[in-house]
Amino acid sequence: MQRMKKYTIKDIAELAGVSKGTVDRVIHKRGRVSATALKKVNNVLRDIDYQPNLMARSLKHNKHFLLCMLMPDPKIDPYWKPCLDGIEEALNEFSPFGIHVKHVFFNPFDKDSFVKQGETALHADVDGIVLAPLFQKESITFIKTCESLNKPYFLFNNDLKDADSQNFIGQDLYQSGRIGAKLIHSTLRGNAEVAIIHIDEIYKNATHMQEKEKGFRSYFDALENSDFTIKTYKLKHRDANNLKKTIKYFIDMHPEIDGFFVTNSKINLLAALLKRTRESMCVVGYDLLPENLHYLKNGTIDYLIHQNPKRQAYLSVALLADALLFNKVIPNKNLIPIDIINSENYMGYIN
Amino acid sequence: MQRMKKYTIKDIAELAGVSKGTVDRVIHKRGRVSATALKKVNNVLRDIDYQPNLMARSLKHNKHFLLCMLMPDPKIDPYWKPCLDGIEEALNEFSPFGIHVKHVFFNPFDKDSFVKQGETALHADVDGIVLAPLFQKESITFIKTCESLNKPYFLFNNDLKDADSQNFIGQDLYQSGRIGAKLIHSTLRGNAEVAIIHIDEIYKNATHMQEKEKGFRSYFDALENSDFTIKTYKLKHRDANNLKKTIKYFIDMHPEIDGFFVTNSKINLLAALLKRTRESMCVVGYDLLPENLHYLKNGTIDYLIHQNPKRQAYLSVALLADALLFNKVIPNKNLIPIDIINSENYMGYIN
DNA sequence: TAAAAAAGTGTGTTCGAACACACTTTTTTG
DNA sequence: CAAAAAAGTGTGTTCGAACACACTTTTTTA
Repeated sequence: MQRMKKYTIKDIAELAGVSKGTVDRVIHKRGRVSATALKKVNNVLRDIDYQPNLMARSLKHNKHFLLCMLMPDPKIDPYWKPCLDGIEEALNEFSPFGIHVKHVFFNPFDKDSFVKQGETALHADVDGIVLAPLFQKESITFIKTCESLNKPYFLFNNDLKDADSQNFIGQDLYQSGRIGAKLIHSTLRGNAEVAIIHIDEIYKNATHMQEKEKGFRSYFDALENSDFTIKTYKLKHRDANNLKKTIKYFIDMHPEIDGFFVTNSKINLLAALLKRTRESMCVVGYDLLPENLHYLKNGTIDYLIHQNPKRQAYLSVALLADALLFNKVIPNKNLIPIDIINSENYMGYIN
Repeated sequence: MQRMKKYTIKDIAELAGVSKGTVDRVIHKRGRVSATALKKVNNVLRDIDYQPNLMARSLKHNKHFLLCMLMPDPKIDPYWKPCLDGIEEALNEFSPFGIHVKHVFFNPFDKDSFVKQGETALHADVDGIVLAPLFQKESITFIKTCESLNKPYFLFNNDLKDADSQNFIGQDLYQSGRIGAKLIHSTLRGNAEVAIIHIDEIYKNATHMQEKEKGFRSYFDALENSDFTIKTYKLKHRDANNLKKTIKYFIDMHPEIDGFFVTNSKINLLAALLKRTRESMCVVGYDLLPENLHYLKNGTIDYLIHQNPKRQAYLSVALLADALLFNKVIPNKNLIPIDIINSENYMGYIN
């Protein structure tokens, strides 16, 4: 029951028979308190449930916190665009409490850019950093620096292997692959040729797609007397024109494929060139980019798995802000749901 | 850009060359200000973007708000259980701001209980009411009373026809029916017998299931050269035992049905008695009750549509609290996403 | 035109937490 | 055992908004 009286420091002081200064010292463990006084105050604190008035605290502090958002430039990869909205939303909530955000973008195709912008972030004297650790090795170096500088940080979008996932927010990518598999399986029902397609995978350190592939295969591996054939294809590019040709060539060479699982948001490139000849086909990919939605609506794509970058960014900022402002503990279970999107329910997920 | 200086009333007073008392009177339009002073202050206010410090305001007011949650007793219909968690979550966030909640439960099978508990709520001198308007006519009477008493209210779970949906939060039930149809369609692929099943529908005024049915049918109606047969069945009960027999009888009498669309959370009652004889079958229902999840995991149910009662309750309380505390405008687009759940992604949605 | 009423203005207090500072009491040290 | 250092305690101010109240100036009234 939360129907209790709200106690103030003054109330506690009176109950304990000491001054509010003493109560304050006890609460903040600032010492300069005798054993007797400490006991008196602690007894009162044990009996009542003291909840400091956050408004008063915040007003007194009047602190301003600057958070840094270190993420790929949305102009280079549009996947990241919704993050900006998520940050905006978090700011609406937290700017009255003195939370500000500095955006630092890097080129997701360029390790050096990540390293360089990471240094920019660290030199900006921010109070906390939220980052998308695209490059495994460089990111580990970066967070080690953060730790040595005692600077709070928060990872989102993808986790780092062999880093404890305490301050991470994102999805279970392995499970996400299993979901893709389940969707294709329940649509095709047996005796089908299925392709796992990695498009444009040049993030050298990235493990997203490998994780998704593992999950995808684990689903089909577990099926009894399955008559599905699963093959993996990598469609890389040097320039955009070249990539289009590669994809076209791939499609033409593989008319036998019934199920397509594209492991990232680039599925629109495939969908643009794909003709749905047979009744029994299934195309599954990732993310609600406008281009992807186009092909979802016209029936070329069956399902999109929603990685919800907006919510990831929102939560990263919000949780870090909560931690800084109110010393709230960041919950360690920070996996967000994996939404299944089709042509009938996508409306609820865009805005 | 949010990078501006935060102005205080004192700042404005200095800039305008008047006292803070005068500024205060101008801002709150409390009169007792000369034309000259008014002009000086307004000029300053026009130039800067004054945003009052909400913390200071709230601290001064030190108001407490009591919200009333008028909803079905979760003990009678477990669908409503997650709402309690949602309210809890909202309270975690807002109780430091002096928001409290009084729960008032009614029996969802009993109109009179709704009316009676509605009166209880109104007599409790609460500052706002969140309600699940299960009974159309009675609810309209209720919110009219709220309006005449100038008591803020908020609807959730289902909307009222011919009420403007300004203060409503929930899902688009028609669209939700279309999603059910789409899932069955993409799983069965042609020449199939599909059943819309209303179990235990004795909420006389309830329109949920009718809306879902309309949406469901609209999807199949729009298909070109469709060879699906859609039939509606109502399985009512007088007592639990009786209902089980009714369902058993229904299943035995209709071995021809390939697709089952159950329009509410009672799908577990069907699933308990259903044998999946053929390869090509599809069972779709609503809500992540533990019983439903059981049959989702074991493969009897293919999809559950998640109405997210927890989130609905959370948002209702949070939006009403924001409105009361900070005069925030409640956004009028208050439809929440309709999540598609299968055996691979349900984990992300329960906690 | 003096007294009374009204209009206009500024000062000071309050909300609760945080902390500086001054003060008192105890302990340590030469 | 006095002086100095340390430990313990209470008072008072601050953050920004809101508003009561006292004060000054102008306008109205007899």
